[in-house]
Amino acid sequence: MNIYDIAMEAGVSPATVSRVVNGNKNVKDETRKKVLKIIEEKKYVPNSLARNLSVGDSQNIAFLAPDIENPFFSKIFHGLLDTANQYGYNVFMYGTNDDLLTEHRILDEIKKEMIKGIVIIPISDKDKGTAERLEKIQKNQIPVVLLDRDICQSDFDGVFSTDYEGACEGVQCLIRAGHKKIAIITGELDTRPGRERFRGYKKALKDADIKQRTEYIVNGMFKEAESYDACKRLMEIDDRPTAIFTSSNLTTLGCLKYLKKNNLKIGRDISLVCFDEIRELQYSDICLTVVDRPIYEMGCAALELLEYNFLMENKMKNERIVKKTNLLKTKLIVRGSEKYVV
Amino acid sequence: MNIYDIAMEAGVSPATVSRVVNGNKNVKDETRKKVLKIIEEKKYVPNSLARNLSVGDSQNIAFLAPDIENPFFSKIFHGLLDTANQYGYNVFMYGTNDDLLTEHRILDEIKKEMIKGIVIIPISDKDKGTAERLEKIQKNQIPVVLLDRDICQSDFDGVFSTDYEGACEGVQCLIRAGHKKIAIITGELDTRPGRERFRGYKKALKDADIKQRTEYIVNGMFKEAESYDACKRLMEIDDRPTAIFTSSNLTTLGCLKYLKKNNLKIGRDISLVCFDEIRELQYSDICLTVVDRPIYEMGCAALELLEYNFLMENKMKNERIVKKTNLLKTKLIVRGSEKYVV
DNA sequence: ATGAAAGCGCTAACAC
DNA sequence: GTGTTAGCGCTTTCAT
Repeated sequence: MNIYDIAMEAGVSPATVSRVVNGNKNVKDETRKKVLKIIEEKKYVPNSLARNLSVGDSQNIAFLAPDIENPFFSKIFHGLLDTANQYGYNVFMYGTNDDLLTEHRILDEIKKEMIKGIVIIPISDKDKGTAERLEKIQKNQIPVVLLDRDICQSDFDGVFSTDYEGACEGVQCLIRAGHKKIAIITGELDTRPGRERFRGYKKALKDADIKQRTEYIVNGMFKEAESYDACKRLMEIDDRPTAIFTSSNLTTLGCLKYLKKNNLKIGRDISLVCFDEIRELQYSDICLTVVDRPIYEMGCAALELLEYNFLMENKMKNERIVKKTNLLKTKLIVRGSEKYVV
Repeated sequence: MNIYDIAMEAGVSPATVSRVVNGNKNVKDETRKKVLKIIEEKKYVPNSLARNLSVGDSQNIAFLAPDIENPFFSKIFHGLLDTANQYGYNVFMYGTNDDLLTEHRILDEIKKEMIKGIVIIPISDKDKGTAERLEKIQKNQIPVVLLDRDICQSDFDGVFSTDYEGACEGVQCLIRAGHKKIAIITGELDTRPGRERFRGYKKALKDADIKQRTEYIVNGMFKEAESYDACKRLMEIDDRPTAIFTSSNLTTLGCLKYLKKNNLKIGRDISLVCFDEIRELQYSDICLTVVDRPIYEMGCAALELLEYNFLMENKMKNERIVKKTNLLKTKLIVRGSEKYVV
């Protein structure tokens, strides 16, 4: 059942059926009605593949993320998907599982797919393999939008959050509460969020004239297990910190795991301010002061940026004049876990 | 840059290039090397769209889920995606947002896409619109696999969990702990999980000769807000239950929210056994006894089932002889929240 | 307003 | 082993 069958049945040419299907104005009303009737009768459904091949374009976009199970990513994905749906795009979802080789392979596969645009949360800032592939893709007229994480020295549009400011504010909250011995469990430092949040931490300390202590800086790699270890290292220091700033939701979880296991209580043994909300915890005894951000909206924004690129493309072929970066604002939610304890 | 350019450059026919690209044996080794060299030089990437159109098949599958943000769904999605990736399929992800019209619309859109198979967590058991669309799709040689939720009186393959047995076991755990006044916050009863878990609850009570009390049965619709209200209704009964069985992760969350707000403590004011694990809670004071299940594996299984259908299709065209249903086993994790309190 | 025909990039049956 | 050629289903000039 194709466009020829319909044309035949309706006694018109395939071109006319095509016009009807695509809402072209140049069709007599009578003809249109006739064709539409046949289409309805025969339950004809146009084949997008053929259309895409013919016009050299598609309505498919690709989204790559390191870890779909992480609530942060699923929330961002939700926003992205809703917006895509709204614009009529289909989205190919790919999980890179924090593995660079997988990321590369997927990027290579994608080239075959006639994708209209791509949104990616890259695994690493620094990885050349990913950077080169993305550049080649963009050079090929396929817009790339970075999400949450950056690619160093690149020319891609991106949607990020105010990680620096947010972290700074979070640490300031601890300082205001009276803390002087403030540690940080950093995230993966080969990512923008990891670096920026660390930078925010340092800034806050510096502004308050608190000397930065090397032993108070440990790396949790944005992973739960690593953050558990990091927390352990922190708590085993003789002159241990009175407060910890955690760099992400999984960082916080690893930290909490250590605290619970060792029967250490927030508000008695340690204070905490965390980056990113952990929704489920709100119904427990653990009330965390967190740096929250509009995650769903970040997903939406990424797709909006892509859409903007599609629109621009028609106006000024091939000319990327500006690199657009959208920064969504973090917000501190104070719940008490920052309180100073001796 | 297409197959003709490469053929030209290599001094062979497009057919030969096609053979090389697709690993066809009937190519002289010398020729293959020559072609491969040109492909490498010119960075030629075959166009899947054209291939798909030509062979009338694709490597794309579609996945529809009601709510991507729900950790249950993201975990299932993770399994699905990893397996798809392993088999070399691309997956189109669609969020139905618990809206039937959206589900229908997406199903209609999909028909245009030349999808190889479809995995769906349908919103409702009973909805005719979805059932009819899926039947039409399957009649069109596109295998459909149901995941977690069923479609009544349908002939689709499916992957589910042992909801009935799991719930029964959960309630039995409460009974063993000494409870007689056991309530349930049910899930959406137009879904298999909702109904089966409810059935498991009733079975456990019956086996223990405990009379079922209407006022102890409230509906939380698998939603947090509704479950909050449901819990409230339960706790305001004069002769209130000593234990609650919750039917899903969001049900549990709604319940916890009410308990916290009213300063009711598990193990003092109420006992709890819950369906589905809530990972984040493990690091808090709330240690829930839960009916856990292999969620990631359910996602994998759905794709395996699809793959099996693809393989079969070649052997016995058009003949669906068996309807395959894979049941993954739940497992009770006892953590103390079931303990009897007066 | 409509139709004829070429073409999007690839595959596969057939011929040699 | 390799080439020729006719599609796959749709769009889009270019005529009329």
